[in-house]
Amino acid sequence: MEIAEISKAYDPKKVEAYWAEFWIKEGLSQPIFDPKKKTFVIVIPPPNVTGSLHMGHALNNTLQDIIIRWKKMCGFETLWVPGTDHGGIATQNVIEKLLKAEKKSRHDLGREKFLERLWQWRKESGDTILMQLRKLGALLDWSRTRFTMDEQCSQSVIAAFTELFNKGWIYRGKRMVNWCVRCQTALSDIEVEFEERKGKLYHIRYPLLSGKRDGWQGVPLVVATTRPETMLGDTAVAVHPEDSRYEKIHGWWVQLPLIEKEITIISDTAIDPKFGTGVVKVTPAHDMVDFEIGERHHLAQEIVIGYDGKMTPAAGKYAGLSREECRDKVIEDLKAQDLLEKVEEYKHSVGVCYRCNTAIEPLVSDQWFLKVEEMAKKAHSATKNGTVKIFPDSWNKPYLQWLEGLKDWCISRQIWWGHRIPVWYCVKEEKSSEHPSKRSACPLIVSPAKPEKCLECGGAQIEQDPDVLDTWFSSALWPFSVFGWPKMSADLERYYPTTLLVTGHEILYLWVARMVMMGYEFLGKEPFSHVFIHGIVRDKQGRKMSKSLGNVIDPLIMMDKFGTDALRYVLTSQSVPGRDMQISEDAFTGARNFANKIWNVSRFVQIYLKQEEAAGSKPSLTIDPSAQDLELCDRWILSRFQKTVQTVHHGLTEYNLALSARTLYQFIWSEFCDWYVELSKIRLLGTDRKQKETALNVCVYLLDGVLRLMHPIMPFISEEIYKSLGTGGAARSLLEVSYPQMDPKLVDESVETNIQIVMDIITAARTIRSEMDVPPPTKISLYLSAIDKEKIKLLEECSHYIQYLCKSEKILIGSKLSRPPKSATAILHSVEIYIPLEGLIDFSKERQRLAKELEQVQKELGYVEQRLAEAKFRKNAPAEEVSKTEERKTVSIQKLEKLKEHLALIQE
RNA sequence: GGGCGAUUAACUCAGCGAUAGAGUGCUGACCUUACACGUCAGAAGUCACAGGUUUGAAUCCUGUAUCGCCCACCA
Repeated sequence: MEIAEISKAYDPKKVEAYWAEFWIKEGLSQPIFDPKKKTFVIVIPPPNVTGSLHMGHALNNTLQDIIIRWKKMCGFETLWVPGTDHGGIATQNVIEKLLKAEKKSRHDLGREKFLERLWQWRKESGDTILMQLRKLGALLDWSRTRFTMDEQCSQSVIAAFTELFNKGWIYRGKRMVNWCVRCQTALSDIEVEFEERKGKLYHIRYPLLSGKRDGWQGVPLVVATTRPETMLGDTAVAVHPEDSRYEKIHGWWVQLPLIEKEITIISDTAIDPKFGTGVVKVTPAHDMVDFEIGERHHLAQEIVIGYDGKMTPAAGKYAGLSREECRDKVIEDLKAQDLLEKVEEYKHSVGVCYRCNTAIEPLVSDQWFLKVEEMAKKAHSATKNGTVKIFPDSWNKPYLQWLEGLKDWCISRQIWWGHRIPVWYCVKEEKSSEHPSKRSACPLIVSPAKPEKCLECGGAQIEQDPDVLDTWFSSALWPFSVFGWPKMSADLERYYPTTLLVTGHEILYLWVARMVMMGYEFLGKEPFSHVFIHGIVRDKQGRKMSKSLGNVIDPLIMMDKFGTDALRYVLTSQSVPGRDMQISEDAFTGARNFANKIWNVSRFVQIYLKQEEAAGSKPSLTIDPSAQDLELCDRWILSRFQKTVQTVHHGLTEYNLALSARTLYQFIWSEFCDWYVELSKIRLLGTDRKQKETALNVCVYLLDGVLRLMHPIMPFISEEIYKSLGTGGAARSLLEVSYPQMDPKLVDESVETNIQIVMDIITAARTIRSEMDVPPPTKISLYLSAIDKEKIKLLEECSHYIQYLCKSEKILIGSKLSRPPKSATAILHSVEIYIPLEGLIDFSKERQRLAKELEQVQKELGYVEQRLAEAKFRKNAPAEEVSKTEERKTVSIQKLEKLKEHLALIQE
């Protein structure tokens, strides 16, 4: 019949593309200026242009989308700004890899051609990830799409650089920096990741030269190092000033083996006397700590490793070798001279490049730095005083601590892809490999475009600084560069500061902290007031998903297999504040089934709806709680729904989206479908027209409410059903109807309690059926015996529910009914249930059942009695708790007696 | 070396002061006119360990173990 109109199983593929396009086409993702409305704004954490949607993106953007849709339905003027990040080193690496396949390097192409190639690539495939976000259903305003290197954002970068430079906060200086020999660039401190690696600790003998009269001469000092190749650049040996073993030898000299140099022995408190021999080789040019020691003691910096990771001419005969080759050679040579005392296996952490995993080489080089002290202070107090709130607040402490210990930020990178530093030099010679700053006698010029001539000397030989800015510099400006800053615009005025930032904790420092700093610096206001930190998606064993581990679950494949709503549900239901989530493929099956359940319950409602419509009646969406024709189960489900609305709302407000998602699931499946819909069938299949209408009205009201409530989490299926349900009136989309609000008038605690009792009785009866092997088609008789008048009234009022759900043909309710012979029994809520099983009953089975029950009741009674016997309990526990326990005791005793009685009756 | 978090049913996780909950999986029975991507029922846990606070602890405190993250200049 009519059922065939809607397919039995939900097919996401049939509807998703339609809706994804519909929302955009109809302009539903764009804010409509309305001075009466409050704004709610999110700027997307811009994914790298090289990116393809992975689970992290899917999670991050699903969460943002949920909040945006929810706020929109709540009546806010919402805006979610999309865009991509040029992704500096990461992107350049991608293109370099492509070039490598052609056996070319970027240097073969030259800067200009290489950049052309990059832009070409970006044109062709840079929007992939944005298209994937559309598939996810992200309600982004595509008319405002930005790219960190587009004209508008570039203007912001130049303006920011210029302002900070003029303030004296940006400077160029020679410092020890983290150098990636593979990417050929400097990195900031947070771009270095530490990896535990297995290595070796080499103990090397440095023969003493002085101290003849003390008999020390020739006695070797033993130093321990994990990097023997750097010894070629040693300019001292250090001990702790108070280390009594070496007190005498301060200022003496040792012979540096292999390159036959004499170096001095110094004392410095940075040395830990307890580590190794307490003697350390000092290589100021190739180690952070040694660099600082060198500064304190005015030691020379002997550079033996170059920017390419190869040994320099200063390394003598080792020149030209790679770091690794040199290490082997040095060890070999030391062995040959018997200067290697021992080698130990050693586990230590090695700093590696966060983009290519190559071991970082600390090198001294000229770089641009940004002083962040003042800015960090403002960001610090913003979170301290609650202006920028972090959820969950467990991230406050690490965030604040990080801001406290900040060093200047190295913002220059020696790559080509990025915002070129807007600094120009007047150079004398035109072509040279030397940095232009070195060839200029005139002051540098900060300017967005190439100046025609030098302001100082009028020279026309102008060269730009070759470095580009750290990607994170432009990212830090994102919340206002997207709105056109430094130009004042209507958008900037209306939408800055934004409301919320949603991100994973891995870029809290790299990105979030810097946006706050820049926001205060340039706009004088925080860039957002809430920061929602979510977890990281991990595999079943808790490992990060990575291609190399082969444990990646591809969201696009999951969307294809199970539907986008299923993917969104899985991610949301796992998103518990403060915790990473572990997902595996089987989680998706459950979510897919959930979508199917919703699909089918809507089919159910619509079948009856059509019948009614054919008969000329229309469902009403307004439920009047005082309406007399509402049955107990109607009032129950309406009350349960209000609680659901409240909890879902609470979860959204607190950024506990897992709570919202799970609450919805629970309500829809376990309460609406499993109980209410089943009970509504009594009336829907019945002949009483008025009753039929009432039941259907409640069903429609609930389905309508559920669809609105779930829409932010599962937008596709909810839209699809909503459209066919037809309760939306003129609304084109659920986005145009209001989000459900809790109606306290529909909450009824006593009805909830009563229905719970009835449900428990039904379950008990069904358990008997099941355990006594009474097959479902077999009709049974039910006897319900109670003493309490109220209880009897309730049972009578609900007798048709019990009868229907227990599949009983006869039901008898009364006080002190006598137990029919050969019946199975259960006792709960002071109600005795008898089910006559003439010819069906297996007494040994029934004895077993009752005995088990008895055991449980005895256990309960034992516990309760013990509790009540304690004077302290009666004295200290709240009165309510005591009376509750007493009630439990009474009930248990009653139950125990009855059980014993029944058990005695069936003893043979 | 510091900081944070985790440890609950076979698995993935909720709960966070009144003797334990969900989903998946498992067992049994059902094609009951929304759904077998389903229905009904069941089994399954000294809530990591040891102390303490409390009338009462999975829940609060202290310590231990294991795991995971973050920060830090351990040669």
